[in-house]
Amino acid sequence: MNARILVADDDRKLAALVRTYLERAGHQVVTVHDGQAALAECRRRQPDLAVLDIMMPVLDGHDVCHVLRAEGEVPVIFLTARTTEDDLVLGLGLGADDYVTKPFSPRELMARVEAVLRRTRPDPGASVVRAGSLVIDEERHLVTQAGRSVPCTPAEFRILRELVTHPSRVYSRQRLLEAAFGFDHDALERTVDVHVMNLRRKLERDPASPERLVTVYGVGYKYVAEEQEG
Amino acid sequence: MNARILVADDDRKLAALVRTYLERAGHQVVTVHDGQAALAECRRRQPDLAVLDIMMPVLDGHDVCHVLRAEGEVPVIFLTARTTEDDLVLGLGLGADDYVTKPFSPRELMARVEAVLRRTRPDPGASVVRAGSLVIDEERHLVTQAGRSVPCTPAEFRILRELVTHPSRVYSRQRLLEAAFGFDHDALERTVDVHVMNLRRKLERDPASPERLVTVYGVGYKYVAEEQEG
DNA sequence: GCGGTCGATGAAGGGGTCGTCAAGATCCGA
DNA sequence: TCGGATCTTGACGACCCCTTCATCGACCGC
Repeated sequence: MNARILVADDDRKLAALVRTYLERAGHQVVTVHDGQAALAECRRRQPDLAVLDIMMPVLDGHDVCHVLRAEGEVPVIFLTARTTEDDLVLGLGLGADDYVTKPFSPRELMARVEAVLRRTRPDPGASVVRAGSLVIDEERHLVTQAGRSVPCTPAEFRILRELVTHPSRVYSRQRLLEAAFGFDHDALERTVDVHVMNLRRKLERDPASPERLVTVYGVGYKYVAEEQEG
Repeated sequence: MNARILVADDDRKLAALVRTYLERAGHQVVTVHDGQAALAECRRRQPDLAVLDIMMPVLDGHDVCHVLRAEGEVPVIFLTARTTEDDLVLGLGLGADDYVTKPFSPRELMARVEAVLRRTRPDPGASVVRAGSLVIDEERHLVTQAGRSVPCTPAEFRILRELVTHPSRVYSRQRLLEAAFGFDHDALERTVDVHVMNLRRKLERDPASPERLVTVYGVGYKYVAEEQEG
């Protein structure tokens, strides 16, 4: 949250648009329009994330990313108009943390930005979510309850993280699917039921009458922390 | 939740379908069938979201979005039959918040609508409705009265939310059905009676002589808050 | 007061939602 | 490539809720 982000794209209109969305999400944004300026800005301000167009004048996104990787730890998301697999692999080979192909929806870009920020957060303590005796360590992908380690599959972890991050908030199955697997993922809502059931077996004292992972009939699920039984 | 949404599509059948789904989700929908009407409607009512077809007579979706962006803050989702890159980039360049390509699944459209509404909601706490000691928390899907939690079924929750949102306003049974469940929902008006009765049992001190959920003979029901006994 | 209309209430049915299990599909590492 | 873990789906039953119906009482105009 509230990260410093560099946006580099020679399409000034697009850069301004991306800036708008990122700022709306509470981030501080600097925009530049060529690779050289991007590199200079990164060296000066060390942003939390750089969103780089691949095709830019002076220095292209690949080059910038290459130098950044050699010099430090700035996470990178590529914007690319190309869709061939070669380009994508090349982008990731240079150490980009993610890429978004144009045309993209603001929603998709924002989701990937937040995901990368979560993954690369400098302060390890910031990536730990607590709710009562339940602790979720995003970085280590670890769940512990009352000191006891709880093994979770990737899908279970994502669903649980979303629920625990906002205790008592009711999530529809659709929204849980989105939060856990992204927007383009199409699975039946029934899948969520199964994951929740498996989580209950690992977390609940009596899985048959859940106290933490609670069903809200006709709406969805919520996580209830020990303190606030709401 | 419960947002005012404008749907503009010259395909009246499709517009009606979209309207149905949005209303079922609890939103208030206005449909128009050309760009000029869409623009006029936005200026008059300032909806929380505009769902615009790109290809429309008089004024197309691009034009409408362009003007809206220049004038204010109405979020826009495009419906587009086109899939070429140019059109999509153009859509984003004009500041659409998202786009959905036809043919689309209702589920996909709804997911994107909810996501945009979440992102653009001005006040995060706006999901709480108060009337006297009664509090309806949309996000937690929770009703509390004088601090005491009141368990509600989905139908009861929707009806109560509608009534409490507009204290002292009298709703006909038909209007309540529409507001709570959407236009396509066909249930006899007597159904409302039963829901109101069940609500009274949970909310009223003496359900036989209601003080909050009041019957207006020959018209319908209204919610009366403590302060304004009207 | 009287009749007709409207609303309150209880009970029954049918439909929808959820929990659970197991089998098939898919992913991933060895 | 193979094998195991994981994800997804479909089926089934249990349970809750919505809706409807029938009946009785309340209200209103006359």
